[in-house]
Amino acid sequence: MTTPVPEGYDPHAYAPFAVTVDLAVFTVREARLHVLLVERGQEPFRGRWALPGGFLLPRESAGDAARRELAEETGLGPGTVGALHLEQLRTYTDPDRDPRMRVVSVAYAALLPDLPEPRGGGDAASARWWDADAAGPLAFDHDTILADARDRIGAKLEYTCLATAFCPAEFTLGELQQVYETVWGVELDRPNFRRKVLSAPGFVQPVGGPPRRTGGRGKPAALYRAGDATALHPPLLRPPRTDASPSATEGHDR
Amino acid sequence: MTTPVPEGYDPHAYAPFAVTVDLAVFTVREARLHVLLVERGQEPFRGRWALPGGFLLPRESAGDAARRELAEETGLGPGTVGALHLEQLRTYTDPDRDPRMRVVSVAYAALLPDLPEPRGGGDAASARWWDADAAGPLAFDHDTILADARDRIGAKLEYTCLATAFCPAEFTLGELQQVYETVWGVELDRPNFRRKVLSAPGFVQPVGGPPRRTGGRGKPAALYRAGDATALHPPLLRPPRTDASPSATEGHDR
DNA sequence: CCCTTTATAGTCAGAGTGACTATTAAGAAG
DNA sequence: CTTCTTAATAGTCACTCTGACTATAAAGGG
Repeated sequence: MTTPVPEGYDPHAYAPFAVTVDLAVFTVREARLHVLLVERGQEPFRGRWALPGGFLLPRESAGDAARRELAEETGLGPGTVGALHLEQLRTYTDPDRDPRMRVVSVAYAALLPDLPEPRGGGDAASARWWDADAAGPLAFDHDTILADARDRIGAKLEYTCLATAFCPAEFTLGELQQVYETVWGVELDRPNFRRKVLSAPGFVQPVGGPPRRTGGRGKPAALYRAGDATALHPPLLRPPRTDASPSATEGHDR
Repeated sequence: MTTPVPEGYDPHAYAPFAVTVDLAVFTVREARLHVLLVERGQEPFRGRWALPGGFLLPRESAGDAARRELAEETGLGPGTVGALHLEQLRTYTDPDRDPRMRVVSVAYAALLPDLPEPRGGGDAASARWWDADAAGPLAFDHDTILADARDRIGAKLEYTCLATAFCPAEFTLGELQQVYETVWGVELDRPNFRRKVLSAPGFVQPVGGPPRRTGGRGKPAALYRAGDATALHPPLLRPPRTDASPSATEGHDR
């Protein structure tokens, strides 16, 4: 709180709240959106998959806790984790969301380039990537959190430069377009996508000289790296849905 | 948390976290953005102004707590409060944000039409509207919360129908335009604003028949009420800042 | 050497927008 | 009862952006 402090407030007089972070960690693999999940080793929801997460330490902010959990779960070094995009999504406070006790959870979303399999370094013995569409019913309210996270990521691609967070340091415009197509579940016109990305100031910058990537067949593509802008002007709007597609429902954050 | 549950976890073994809500309640009065503040009656920050807020009850969600606090602070009936726009902003978790103890606070933003002076019904003896630009240094980290809330509101006006939440049930397009101009701190061209609002499906609907409002001088304006849409297609984008204006800094929410 | 594949360049019509001008309908001033 | 002022509403026009295309370039595979 902050404002009306009960006289002689004693922290232990109230039933304590536990505070945790939950992470929706995304990557794009093989043209599919994937999310990092851990298998629960104990009740409740033993054997079910869940978003990685954990308790806040006594003198730790939620952002720090999220970064720490992410490092434990992915096995990435703190340097790598410090650099990646981590965004606070929303806080979940339903009194019954955890059957054991009162837990409020601050949810974060993180975006990674395609990485080798995670090594469950911490408490979670088994952590692995799941196709986000195939992620079965998760523990707790994590299905809701995951759906909210997907909505938010999709919306943010429109008006921020976030998409480059899914790409390695150097990438082609085709790879960047793949990110948009995968997250939005639509196909985009290649020349138009290219025109928009290149005309948005600070979105991408060409890699020096004439280096190119030759993946397989086809003309080699020029390489780019992320620019210094964070916002996208003008925004890159999703094509309006023509019908009820199987993708995420339209959603604003409440 | 949710996932790695410490074996034999005892809630009381951890230093308990207090969980509160803080509310940034906005209205537009006399072409200025106003925010509802309460004066603190005790330490810390005694005599400073702060955002209204309070502790979550043991079996209450943050959204319910926000609605309850808002009803207490504004003196509005639960029916009115139940209908208004309340949006979760972000959660503040810095370990030192409250000098007394560990408090995490879930911040909400609420938008109201211009109302009579609030009656400090609850713990807060004195609650009143402040010009949002003149709101001095607030208690705790509430300056940060207020700034974040203004950023979010301004951004949401672009791509949602939120602006009608600042207006009474029936309003003129001039009043709606005033909301945009006040929140964004810019002037908009009247015919162009009108064209955009009327062409956005579901944003506003004309009030039946030929009723009109005659405020003072000038041709009476037609009345509208909020439509059923929540999203704005196409968005109503802020004009790009030409220079460093005195208004809020450009900002996305992280 | 031709075919397929992918990247890149360019074209064109329509929608949307910003900057204007014009007209209408009220109250206020004389 | 004019005339002025104010505000709402209608309409115009050039410019930009966008979606839908077509065309060309540069690689690998048969």
